[in-house]
Amino acid sequence: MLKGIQAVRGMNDILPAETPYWQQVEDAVREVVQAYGYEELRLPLLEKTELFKRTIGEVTDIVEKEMYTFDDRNGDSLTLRPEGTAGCVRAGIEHGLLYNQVQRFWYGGPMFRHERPQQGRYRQFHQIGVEAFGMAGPGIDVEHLLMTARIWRRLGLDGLSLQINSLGSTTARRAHRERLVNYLRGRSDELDDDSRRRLETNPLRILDSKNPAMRALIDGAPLFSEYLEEQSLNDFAAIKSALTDAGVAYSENPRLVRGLDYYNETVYEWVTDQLGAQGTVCAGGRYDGLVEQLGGKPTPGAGFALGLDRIVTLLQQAGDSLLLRGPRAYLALVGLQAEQYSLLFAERLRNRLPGLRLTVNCGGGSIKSQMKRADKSGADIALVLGDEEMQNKQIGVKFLRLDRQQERVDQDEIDRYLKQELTF
RNA sequence: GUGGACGUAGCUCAGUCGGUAGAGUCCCGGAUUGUGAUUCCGGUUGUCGCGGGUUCAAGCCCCGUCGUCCACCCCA
Repeated sequence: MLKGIQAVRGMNDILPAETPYWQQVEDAVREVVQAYGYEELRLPLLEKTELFKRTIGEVTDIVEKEMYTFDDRNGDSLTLRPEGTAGCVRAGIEHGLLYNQVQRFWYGGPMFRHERPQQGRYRQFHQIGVEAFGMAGPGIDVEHLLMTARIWRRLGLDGLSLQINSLGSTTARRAHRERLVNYLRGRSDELDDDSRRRLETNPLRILDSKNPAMRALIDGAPLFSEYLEEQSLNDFAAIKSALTDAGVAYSENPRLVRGLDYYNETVYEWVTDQLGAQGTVCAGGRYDGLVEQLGGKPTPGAGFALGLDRIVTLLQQAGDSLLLRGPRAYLALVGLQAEQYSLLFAERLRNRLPGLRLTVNCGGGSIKSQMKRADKSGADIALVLGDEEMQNKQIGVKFLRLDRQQERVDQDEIDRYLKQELTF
């Protein structure tokens, strides 16, 4: 058994016990996103490695040690996408969709990062991404935040909190970074090992350190807010007041940093404390320089990604899935004649009641075991077809979830009967 | 990449001091010749993760290895 082939580490099978939750999340997101006029894109899972190196940042952890990269047969270096924005922008430019235009896109699917798996973090994980292009000003950021808030409402998720920050323009960011590095270098004896390493790779991340011993050092560090230009300050203020007006609670986190290099101005995360160490369920922000960086003309951009695996876990923790589904019926068979007739009978019933989820017993078994299967399938009713019913052109109807007498109904009447009794 | 915990039946788990591998559940049949979920009876299910070592004897002790989970790092 254990000698058999197992799934690749960190790449999970999603089984029938879980798929209803996935469908619920995907349906809700699709519904909301379409209600805001966003259009779907379907993008490749593989891109040229160079794309991610240039957009995410050469020295980020993702590019340095987390990408699934291999050579194609012709020698091109390809990479399984570790995130979606880069591919989306690439496609937009390649097909001329971003040239002097305003666009609202969404896409979804698996992403891949070679990290050590733990709760809420897998090597193949799933995101739905939302991206908007060609819109300067804070309006589009507010639109995205309101969309995400609506998605949580639609799913019935509470307990999520919103953190926001502004990183400022690219030039302000650079100035801040320089000051920060100087500050930290001056007190490098107070840095822990991780932070000393990050000083060279990603100094902003030091602000996010979980080590309590670093608290005092971090509290004294220069903040983004001290470097924001007037435009950034105004935009950020506009976003905050719009959130207040819309009744969306938020907290400002001056140390909130995104892991990818291309972010600027407004950034945000929706977080929960119910998922262990991996509490970010949605994150996004602005990336005004990205289109130009990939060879397009300067175009504002903004977007966010939803971590579906984590949202699904939250939904499961919240309790049973309230999927609106048609009722279930299970057709049990007694005798050869009934068995031969059953599939045809079921076809006719499905024609007349497309909303009914009808399972036909196959593979024999006693009536007793067939009834057991019916019960286990979750069916609301069992339909029984045996010699007597065949003779009388009737069918037995047994209600499995109600205290109610079993009945026999004419086969010609069964669709009308079920429609009435099951109310669908 | 680093650290800790854990690997026994399809699933959840027990297994004492090293002495012949266990329970519940699930599945199948019967009690009830055509009726589930309750009850009773019977039956099927094992490379104790894998490899080596110690021992008369290893699920149990030792070493290694693989896997899972959680945390660090990082991120959705």
